[in-house]
Amino acid sequence: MPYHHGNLRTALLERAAEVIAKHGIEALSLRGLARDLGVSHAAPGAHFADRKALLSELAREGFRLSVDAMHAGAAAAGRDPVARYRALGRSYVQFARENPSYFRAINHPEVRAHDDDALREARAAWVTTLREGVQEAQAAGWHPEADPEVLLAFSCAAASGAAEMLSDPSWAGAFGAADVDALADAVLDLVVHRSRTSVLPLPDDERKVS
Amino acid sequence: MPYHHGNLRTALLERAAEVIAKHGIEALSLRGLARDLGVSHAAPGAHFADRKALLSELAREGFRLSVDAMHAGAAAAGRDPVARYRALGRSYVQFARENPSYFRAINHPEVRAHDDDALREARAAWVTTLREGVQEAQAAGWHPEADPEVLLAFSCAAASGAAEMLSDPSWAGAFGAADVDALADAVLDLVVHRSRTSVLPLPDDERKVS
DNA sequence: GGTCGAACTTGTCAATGCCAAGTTCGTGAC
DNA sequence: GTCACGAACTTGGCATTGACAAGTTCGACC
Repeated sequence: MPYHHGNLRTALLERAAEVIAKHGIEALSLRGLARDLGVSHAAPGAHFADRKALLSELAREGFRLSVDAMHAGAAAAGRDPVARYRALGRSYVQFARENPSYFRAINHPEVRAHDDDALREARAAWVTTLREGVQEAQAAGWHPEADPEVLLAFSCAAASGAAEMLSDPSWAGAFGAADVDALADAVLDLVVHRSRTSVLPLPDDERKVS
Repeated sequence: MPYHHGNLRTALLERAAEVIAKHGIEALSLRGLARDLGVSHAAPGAHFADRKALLSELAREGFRLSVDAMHAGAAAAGRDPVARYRALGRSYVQFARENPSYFRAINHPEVRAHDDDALREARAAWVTTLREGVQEAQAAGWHPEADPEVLLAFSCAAASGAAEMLSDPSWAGAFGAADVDALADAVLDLVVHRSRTSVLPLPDDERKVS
């Protein structure tokens, strides 16, 4: 058993994600992680100033992973810019449902109140991903007359709100749908679909909703 | 100075809202409130089993106040069901911005994980308010072909996401708009507007966006 | 080999939540 | 008026956690 753990920072983040997934963020403590990993109670202090710093790093990683997921979702959606834009939101909802620890860290109030450069950059990259999706969709005829920053705010709100509500058991049960995946698909259809018919209804789009 | 405070439960809730507004939820502790109110450290225990119970009560009150605000907003919007529906969302954003303590309690992860009847009922009443708004708007021709539960999920996600993002300084700065009120108005226009033109564009509605 | 700094350990203290026993006081029954 | 009871409180003790500081280990560099 060497004196130095050798990879404590990564181990702390991994164990933290496990604890959050199993017991929620309120169960997370630096001493608890230290115990779990077999190091002294103050050892995590060498890597993270406090719990908030650890959570912020998880959130930063969560933003990065979700941006990757959104890009992958958009790539899988093909060439149509509006379909790619829709895939951004759908992928974020899926990310939230499949990665509760990272998603909870992203949205945790203590992280929200933590204003460090790395986190701000990660959040900005997330917003940029949606902004690019908005711009391409708009260039393709989606909401052609709207202010792009308003479209962006709407998009971020819808993606974030849908991800929260469709990944949180205390909310997901409020809606009558038995299949959360199908509900997420339908909600994202609403986010993008009406926009497409703002000027002229398209028969293809009409069939999609039915 | 009588032995009994006489109205400790209410005083605790009021002081908690003040502390949250000024220092954030992470600064809230039962001992801190007890000190602030000049009672013994264990006295709050007679009214709230723990911090989570206190926060849940604040969240319940927050849901109630926000439902009142939404109803008032809808009443002020006049007779048009779609305008009234839009006013629900707009009023919720405004509520979030004007009542940060209650809004933060509503969304706090520990409250989310707290599953008691009073909170569930309050949340259900909030959802019902939106559901009624959706039903009336749909009956008036908004998204006539859509599944009402999908509309509801979309509405809750949009309202909640917009309220979060437009009330939280760490997000609000991400959008280029200088005026958050105008941005909130525009975002809500996007939520409702396209729906109205799903079948036929209406000249009045077109002018609203411009 | 010596120095330095990062990664750790050990120990202490304060704040918080939690629990239990004790005190105060208002209400209702007799 | 007295007594019993229960709700609202006080006091005290304990465990856990974060924060801090001094001490130890160990790898890199000169």
